[in-house]
Amino acid sequence: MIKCPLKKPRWERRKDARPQELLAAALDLFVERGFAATRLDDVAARAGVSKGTLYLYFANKEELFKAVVRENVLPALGEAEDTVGSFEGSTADLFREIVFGWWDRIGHSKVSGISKLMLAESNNFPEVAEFYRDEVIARADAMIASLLERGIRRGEFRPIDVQHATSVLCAPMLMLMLSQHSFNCQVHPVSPQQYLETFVELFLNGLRRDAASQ
Amino acid sequence: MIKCPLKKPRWERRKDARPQELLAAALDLFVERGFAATRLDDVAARAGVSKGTLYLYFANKEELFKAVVRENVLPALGEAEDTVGSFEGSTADLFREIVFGWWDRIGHSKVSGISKLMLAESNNFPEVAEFYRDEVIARADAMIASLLERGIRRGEFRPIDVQHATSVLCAPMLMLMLSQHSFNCQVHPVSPQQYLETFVELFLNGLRRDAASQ
Amino acid sequence: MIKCPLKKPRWERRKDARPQELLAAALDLFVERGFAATRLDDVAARAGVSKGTLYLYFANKEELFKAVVRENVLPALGEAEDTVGSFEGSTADLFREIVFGWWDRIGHSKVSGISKLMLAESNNFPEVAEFYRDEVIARADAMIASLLERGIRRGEFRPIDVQHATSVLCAPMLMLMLSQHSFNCQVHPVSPQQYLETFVELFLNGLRRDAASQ
Amino acid sequence: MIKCPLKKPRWERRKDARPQELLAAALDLFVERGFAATRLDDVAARAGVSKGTLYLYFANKEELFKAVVRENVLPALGEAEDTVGSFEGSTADLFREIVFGWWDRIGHSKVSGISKLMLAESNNFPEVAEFYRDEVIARADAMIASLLERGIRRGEFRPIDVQHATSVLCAPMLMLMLSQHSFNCQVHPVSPQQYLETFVELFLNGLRRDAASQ
DNA sequence: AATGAATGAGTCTTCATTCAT
DNA sequence: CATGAATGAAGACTCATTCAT
Repeated sequence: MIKCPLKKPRWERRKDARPQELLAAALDLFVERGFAATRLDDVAARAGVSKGTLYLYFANKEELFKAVVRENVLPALGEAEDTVGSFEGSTADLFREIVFGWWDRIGHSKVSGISKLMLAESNNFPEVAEFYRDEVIARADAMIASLLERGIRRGEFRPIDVQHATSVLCAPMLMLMLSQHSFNCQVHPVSPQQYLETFVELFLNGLRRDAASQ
Repeated sequence: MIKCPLKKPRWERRKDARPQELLAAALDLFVERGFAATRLDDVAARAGVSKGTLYLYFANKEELFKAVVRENVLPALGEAEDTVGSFEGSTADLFREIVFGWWDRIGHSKVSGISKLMLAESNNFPEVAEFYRDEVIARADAMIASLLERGIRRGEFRPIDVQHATSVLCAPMLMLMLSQHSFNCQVHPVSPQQYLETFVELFLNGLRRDAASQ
Repeated sequence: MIKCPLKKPRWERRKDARPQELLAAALDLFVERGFAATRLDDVAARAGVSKGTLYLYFANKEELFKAVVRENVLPALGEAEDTVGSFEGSTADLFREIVFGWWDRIGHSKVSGISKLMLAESNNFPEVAEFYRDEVIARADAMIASLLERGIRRGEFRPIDVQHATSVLCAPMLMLMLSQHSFNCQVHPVSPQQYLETFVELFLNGLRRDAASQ
Repeated sequence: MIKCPLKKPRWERRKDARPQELLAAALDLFVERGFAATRLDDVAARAGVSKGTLYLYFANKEELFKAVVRENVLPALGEAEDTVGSFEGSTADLFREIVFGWWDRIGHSKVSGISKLMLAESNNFPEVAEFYRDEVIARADAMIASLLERGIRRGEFRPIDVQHATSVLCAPMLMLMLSQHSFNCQVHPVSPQQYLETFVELFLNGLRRDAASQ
């Protein structure tokens, strides 16, 4: 009963691919509709399987969501942490690298919708919220904070309240993600690229006329 | 059932107060749980009336929500517009005035939760989203844009891409509102006051060391 | 708006009667099929209401079941306790009174099916089991035990291990109830009346003081 | 995959043992949870095989259950029948022999849980019920009846309604089995041994010919 | 004006059974 | 023989909305 050894039988291939297919379908729908409003029926249908199949791979809706986060968010976060840890140029360049790298990897993709979802529904799903806070938010904050500290330590940035500056700094990036997934993207009909450049430049230089005269 | 014409009977006086009581209860719950997750049962219970009574005043859940927005958001927005239109000092001072005035009136109150709700659920409730986009977002954006233009026109701010800068500028304020109502407020354990001061100063001056040397 | 005061409006009458109607339907089905196998849909349908209506009166399946027990079992138990407490004749007569009274009130009715259900499913529904053990079994056991003690105290019964005798004594009554609701009542095609008389006579002969003297 | 012809390869030996392993696992779970509440997944897992394997040996859940009964109940029943048929001592001794023998073989083991299960769920699974009634209950009843008849025929017991006495007599034994598997065994915290001695003594005193002479 | 009982479509989750490999 | 992925029907529970009173 030896089949072509180069090509796994269709059925077994499916098994290996299933989790990915399901996670992809789940990401689509979670981002589009939010956590509570996403029906597992629809996730299954989009992945081309029956409702029951979902439960072969994920114990319940919350675990499915966590798996989506693990699959899509955590790897990119890890890379950004590595970048901050090993970058050799100026902190302004590192800042640009992080902002635009994040945009390429996460911001402009569906994955950014997960931020919206969590902000929106964290209060209604405390266990999911806890997971996300510990695994994503805490790490992202720490990464940005260490970037600011690097700039200050090297004399590139002025001494500043790191904790609050971190929050302020994350805000425009978060908002850009959110606006991608709200109001059918029509809220701020902005060009993300220009938005980010404006943001980076504003933060590095401030608004004041004389501040730009350097 | 003879009514004293000089003095409304008690139940009729209640009638006048009813909408306010219902709107207050609705605001509480919408902010706490979001639009979809708020049960009209609970709204009625919190207002101390029966479920059916809600439908005497509001055609359905969406109309109730719109009424909440009209009651709580639009007046404050009008005041801010007036301030921008009639302010006489420096634009930096106007900026501070708007930011901290907004914080006092909206940001630190329950009303800020409406922003979270709309960002989160606009895609699932298109009609509500349209209403909010037209009545709130468009006006707020226009107000901030006119503030930036004032600064540029008067030579206080450098020439800048107003549209994108508006978005960038709104982001930290929006995020502060969102974080008040997400993750049980534990995400960024920031002091709003300090956060806003960091924000205003950063935007006015930028991050760079030499930018602060003015 | 005064209606005929002698006759409640149909709609309101229903409201008052609803819990009873629902409990009656629930008793029927619980007894017929057991706890787990009873579908709330069917209970509602048998009571002539929709599924949702059930939840207006009972928080969930377990609470519905507890209400059935409270409605149908506890009152009869209270009466039996009163009888044991206040009976004035011989203990043999009291025994007969309890056995046949229990048969009239509980044993031969649908209510006896509840015993079957609890024996069968107690392990799968620990919370229900606890309720039943505390509210029903413990009280019934105490009642029988006090009956035996009365007989011994008065010299009518020989001294005997009361605790175990209580269990032995309850067994035939329980089994008669169980057999009424198992195997479509075809297991022991016994006449309950004769079964009980055989039982009472056997036990009284076994219990009598002089019976031990052989 | 060269096989030693003298010694079955391990997996083939397993094959022979499979049905026993499956039946043992099934007995455990049926007794613990009942028929409907037992998941075939769990049976397979406990036996260390996959779910599909179960269906190689048993057509469906009901056939699996019947096989459990055939394996565990019928042999002991046959032995008891033999004992009644060939016993040579007094009927009181035979009674004790049957009661305590049954306790050793069945009553105190997991197998007794099958009685509970059948009483509980016979109505929901008519085909299984029919099988059990014909193969187990009818035979057990006949055996006890013949024991009573033996006692009467030999003048050891008073004449008595055999059919009903059989039912009464079986009740405490059945109840003891049931109580072993209900309410986490906490209902009647009885010592089985003492319970049975109380029972035997009570009944023999009630049955004895001279006991009727009062 | 106010009530609140009633509805029923909708959603997550479970599990016996099948069948391609 | 053995596997285990897949199915889909079924059931508990929710909640916006209606309407008789």
